[in-house]
Amino acid sequence: MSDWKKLMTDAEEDNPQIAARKVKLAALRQAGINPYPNGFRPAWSLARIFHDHDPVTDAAALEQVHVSAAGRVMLLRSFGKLTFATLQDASGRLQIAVQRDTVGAEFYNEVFRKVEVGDHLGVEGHLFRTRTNELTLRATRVRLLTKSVRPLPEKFHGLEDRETRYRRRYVDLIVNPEVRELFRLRSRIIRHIRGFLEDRGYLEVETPMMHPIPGGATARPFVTHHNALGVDLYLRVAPELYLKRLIVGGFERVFEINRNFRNEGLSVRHNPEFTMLEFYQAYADYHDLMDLTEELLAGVVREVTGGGARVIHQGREIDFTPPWPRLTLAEALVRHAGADAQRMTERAYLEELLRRLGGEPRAGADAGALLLEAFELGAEARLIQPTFIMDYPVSVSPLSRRSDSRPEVAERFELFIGGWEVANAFSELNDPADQAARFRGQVAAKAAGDDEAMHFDADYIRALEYGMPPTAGEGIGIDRLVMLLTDAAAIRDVLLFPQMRPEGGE
RNA sequence: GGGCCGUUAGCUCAGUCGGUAGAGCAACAGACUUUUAAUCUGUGGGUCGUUGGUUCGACUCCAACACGGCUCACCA
Repeated sequence: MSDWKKLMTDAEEDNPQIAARKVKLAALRQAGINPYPNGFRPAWSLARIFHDHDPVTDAAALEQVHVSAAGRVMLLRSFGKLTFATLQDASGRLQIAVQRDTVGAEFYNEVFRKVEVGDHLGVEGHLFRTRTNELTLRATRVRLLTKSVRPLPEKFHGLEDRETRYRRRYVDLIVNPEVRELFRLRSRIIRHIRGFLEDRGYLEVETPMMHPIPGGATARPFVTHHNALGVDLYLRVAPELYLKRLIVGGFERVFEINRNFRNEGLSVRHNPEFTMLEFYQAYADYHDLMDLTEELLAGVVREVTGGGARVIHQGREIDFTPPWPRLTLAEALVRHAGADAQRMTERAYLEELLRRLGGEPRAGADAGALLLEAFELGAEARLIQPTFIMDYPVSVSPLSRRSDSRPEVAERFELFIGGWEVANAFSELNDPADQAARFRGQVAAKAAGDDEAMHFDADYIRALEYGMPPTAGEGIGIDRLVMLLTDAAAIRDVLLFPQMRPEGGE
């Protein structure tokens, strides 16, 4: 144990509330009560007890219902010889009543009176209604299932401190029901996406998280080391190149929902590890994927809203009813940033446009890079309703297929919703010679100081040389999608355990 | 990384002009057999994020640092 950890432990033991709970724990053990037994098996969830019996108005009928349940004590109201407690389990809450004369004076006084908010109980008994008509479980037997030695946050305000909520998500989940709901919804969203793709013949696969050569995205990777192999490995920045190897291998439709890792700053929309959906389909192009994306996301929104097409995100209504506008980069700049449609191919005009939008042309930036940067500054944030932006410059799309009619343009789109990039997709480059040339360009950029540029992946070129069928592929950032659908303002709100600086370090 | 804001009891928060800290809930002792954030009586609980500085005196003013929030930059 490190010194600071020991200090923290000592400090916790100084907390009189924890000390008082440990005294009770010790007293229970002294009385022969195991404070952490495993063996109680609740037959009912609290929500099921409520939903099955709350409509019942006949007191005699309720009294006939025998149930057992388990849960955490969230509220405790003691009247001496009678105690009401509110139990919470995964399904919900239910009030129980424990009477001294029912459970026995010795148990009531020596054991049950030591139960506190936070403890887990197993209860058996019958149902009744209180004078205020609340359906309540009258316990005939009570068993302590887990003693809690750490006090929960105050019952009314709960836990509001954002730092503590992120660092102790378990407490956040105990006391904040809307947080539990959000993460259940996140799970449903992912389940829906998985089902959608499986229904269309996509095979779910898992590809390496540790890459000898990081690839598939322009991003700084994390580096780690494998001792036995004696090599450095990179946590993946994208699964793309492995998924396309599987297309070469003959799986014509594959997808992966998993983590990517990028060694970049944290922000309200960035976590170093984040969840990405990538899917690839042979014999399709990026237009096919636009259709598929509309269908997929409109279906997810129906799942989330119970059949609707609209969600509210941060006070703005977003309508997912297809079809969604499909604009080229240049068209988006004309429409949203007042650019001159006649001059979008003039380099001098693009520099002027970029400056007008508050940017500064970078040394060595070609016309394509200028166009993209102008778009990001002038148009991206205004794309609130779902909008496909198409036809990116090849120079900023090193893995995309070229347009047959316009070789400087990539067959690529990004989907913007709420001002954020939510998806990135393209017809895949399957010409090994062109791909090798693009890699060489990336390597040159890296040598010139671009530490996000890609490496040359010789095995990927070798795979393409065997022949990858014409393919389209897409990545969708799951965290951002969940943010949009749950009205979350920060990525940390949709991650169970967001990355935080270590606490209490020296 | 820059800017702004925050950090006081287990939790949620007050704290005046610089004079060594308060409330509610929680805890502890007690009363109470139908409460709903139960109520009532009483009691205890603080390295005011950390370290320095200014001052007779610092929760308060100043600086540095730590952690967090918002925001800008980078990115998805």
